[in-house]
Amino acid sequence: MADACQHHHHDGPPGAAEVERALDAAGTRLTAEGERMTAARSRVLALLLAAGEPVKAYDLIARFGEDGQPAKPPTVYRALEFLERKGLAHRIASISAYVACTSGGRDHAAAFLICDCCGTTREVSSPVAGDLGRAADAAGYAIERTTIEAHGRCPACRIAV
Amino acid sequence: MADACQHHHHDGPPGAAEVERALDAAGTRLTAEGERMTAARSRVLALLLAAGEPVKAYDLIARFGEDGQPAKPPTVYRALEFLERKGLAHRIASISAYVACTSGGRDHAAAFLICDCCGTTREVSSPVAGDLGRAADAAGYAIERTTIEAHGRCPACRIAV
DNA sequence: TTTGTGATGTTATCTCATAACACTCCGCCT
DNA sequence: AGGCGGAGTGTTATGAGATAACATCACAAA
Ligand SMILES: [Zn+2]
Ligand SMILES: [Zn+2]
Ligand SMILES: [Zn+2]
Ligand SMILES: [Zn+2]
Repeated sequence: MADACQHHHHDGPPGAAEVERALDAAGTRLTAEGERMTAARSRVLALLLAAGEPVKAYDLIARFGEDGQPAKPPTVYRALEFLERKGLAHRIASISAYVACTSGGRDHAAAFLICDCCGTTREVSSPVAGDLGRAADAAGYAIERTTIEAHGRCPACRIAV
Repeated sequence: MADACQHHHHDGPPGAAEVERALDAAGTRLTAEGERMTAARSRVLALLLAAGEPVKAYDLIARFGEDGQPAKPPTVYRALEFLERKGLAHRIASISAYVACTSGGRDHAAAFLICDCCGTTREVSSPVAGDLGRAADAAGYAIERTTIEAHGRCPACRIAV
């Protein structure tokens, strides 16, 4: 993450064990749904989980090979597209980055609180059913997907300079 | 706009007279604020107003010269950045496009209902004070700007195939 | 007129994302 | 076993979106 300030007070990226566990859970669920958790998909999800914050696609591409070899862009973009479709990852449009889903659900709408200072990002339940949904109803629109992202400062960065 | 279907039931782009009027109003307001409505800014705003729907940056670049000559990218991106800063235009992150503000206000948060079928886009008052604001408060985030975009089908496209 | 600031012109480059096509893997039918 | 057929990958190339850097210009204040 490009830091506007010096703080690095994330919850801390999950440890290897936690990543492993989340990965297993995702694989189990996908298999049950008749989908395949292939090597590329698993690797990209592992990178997202390990990062614990939004990651740029080309950073994933650079880190893809365990040996330091980068991947070809389509390899990663295909995996991202799949993970997003399955609700295991989300694209943050306002910063063109990707993040592992932290709400565990299947395909679902999500909203994000993004700290422009330290990069910390929180996924919160999407308020589609609320204000936006009412506005859409009033206008006669049938909503199919949403992009809801709020930028600002996280609690820690509000205090520090 | 890339049409998934054949419908073209926008409110219709505003006529030349309306564009001229909106342009004048914007110029007057900017002058009063000590800002300059330069040729490039005026031209880009005119193109956005005339389109009446989101336009890609490189379409603006292509249409920039009245004589058909394209502009250089920085010319248009600088104008867009200015217009956005002044609340006269908005960037729609989910489709990487730009649209003239239809709520007349100064710098302000906005939300959009976007029809994936015909491209019609409505700007609605941003629900920052609502659900999202509450989520941010609960998490301790101080919001500075938002990206709120809902994709789906407009009333007309819900009926037609 | 001088001088400083904001705006623009111009070139080059960077980042983000996808098209297209050949090939492989794997389950399934015969 | 043999032969589909569809999903997934590898690879090359290119399209689309955005900005860095620096020279120059316009304009109003001093
Ligand atoms: Zn999620
Ligand atoms: Zn922070
Ligand atoms: Zn607006
Ligand atoms: Zn429509």
